[in-house]
Amino acid sequence: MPLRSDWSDALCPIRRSLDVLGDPWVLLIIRDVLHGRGRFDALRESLGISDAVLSRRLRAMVEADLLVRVDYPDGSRTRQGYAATEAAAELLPVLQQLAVWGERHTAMPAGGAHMALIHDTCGNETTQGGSCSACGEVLLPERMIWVKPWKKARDRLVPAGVLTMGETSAAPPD
Amino acid sequence: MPLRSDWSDALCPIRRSLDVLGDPWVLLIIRDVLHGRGRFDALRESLGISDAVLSRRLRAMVEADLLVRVDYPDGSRTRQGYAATEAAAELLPVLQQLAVWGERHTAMPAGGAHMALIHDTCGNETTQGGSCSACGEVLLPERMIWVKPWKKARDRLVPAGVLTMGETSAAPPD
DNA sequence: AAGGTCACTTTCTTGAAGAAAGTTATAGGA
DNA sequence: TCCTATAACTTTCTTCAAGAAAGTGACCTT
Repeated sequence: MPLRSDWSDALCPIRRSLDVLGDPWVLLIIRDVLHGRGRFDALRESLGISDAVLSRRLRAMVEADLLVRVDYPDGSRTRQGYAATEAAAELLPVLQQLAVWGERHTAMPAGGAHMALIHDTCGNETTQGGSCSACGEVLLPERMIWVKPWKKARDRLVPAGVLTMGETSAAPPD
Repeated sequence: MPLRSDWSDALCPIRRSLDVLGDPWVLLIIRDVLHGRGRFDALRESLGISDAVLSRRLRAMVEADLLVRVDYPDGSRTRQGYAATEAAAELLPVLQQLAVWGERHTAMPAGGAHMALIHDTCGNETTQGGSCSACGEVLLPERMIWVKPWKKARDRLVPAGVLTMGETSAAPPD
């Protein structure tokens, strides 16, 4: 996904990762998709992204094997949305590490609150992204609950391939 | 560091992190600075970034408290370079997780090779970014060695505040 | 005095971001 | 049947940063 430079054949694996992930929207889209919010309009609402940019990003992310198109029912018809691939699901450690870092090193805005990352296998909060700081186990999306006090929500993440049909609308930006 | 959108007061900590880190260059600059390569021309060479963009990024990163300006000796005079802050040093888990992900999910280019992340406290390779997958200890920069076979180098990382004066030139892009 | 190094700044072109409006397809209701 | 609504886009337009190349100034060595 070259924005300006093409880093897909860089020798350093970090640089190759950033060739795909270095756009500010990509990780946020994966975050939402790992919450099951993979519908176009749900993403647009949650992200506050323009239609044109979202459309481009989604296409590029399918191309980069981060997303797959999946069907979901809308009343009597079938619509198309997006779900995470295994590759995207394995970015959970990165996302969680970014969440931990953001809480430590960015200023909490008015109305904000601590987002706890709960490993429901052991029931404890983890302060690490890859493995649980409480029980040591490797963290998988479907075993994680993100507690977001500012939206009064406890969100259980979903594994690769899943698109939930829930909450038809009216979710504030996240 | 708003590129287009300003996310500094987002409620989600991931989004606040990406307000600072969502530019593709920022994490690569931190990677280099954690190798002690914090001189302007060393960064330019290693990154293949244009002077203008590097200068802007460095200024913004100092502003965002990711870098500090430090002195280093150049013969008989003193010059200025950049070193990581504590905030930047605590991005090590993110960088290492990105390295692991990149090795799993991006195609190794011709001439590439596996980059091993060695925790020299226990002597083993870790497959996790935050804590050592072999001994469980939290990973600190000064205890990590990154083995880069494509440059025949074993690079020991440096803690916050350090700028090494080493290798005057001729390092290939990384 | 001339040349080199380092850390920038300036100038210019190209192309993506973002905002707003338009498009297509399908469904449900009057 | 026509009207409206919804979802998933695409199109158009303006603005602004990326990237490339060249220029600047401070300081040093020869």
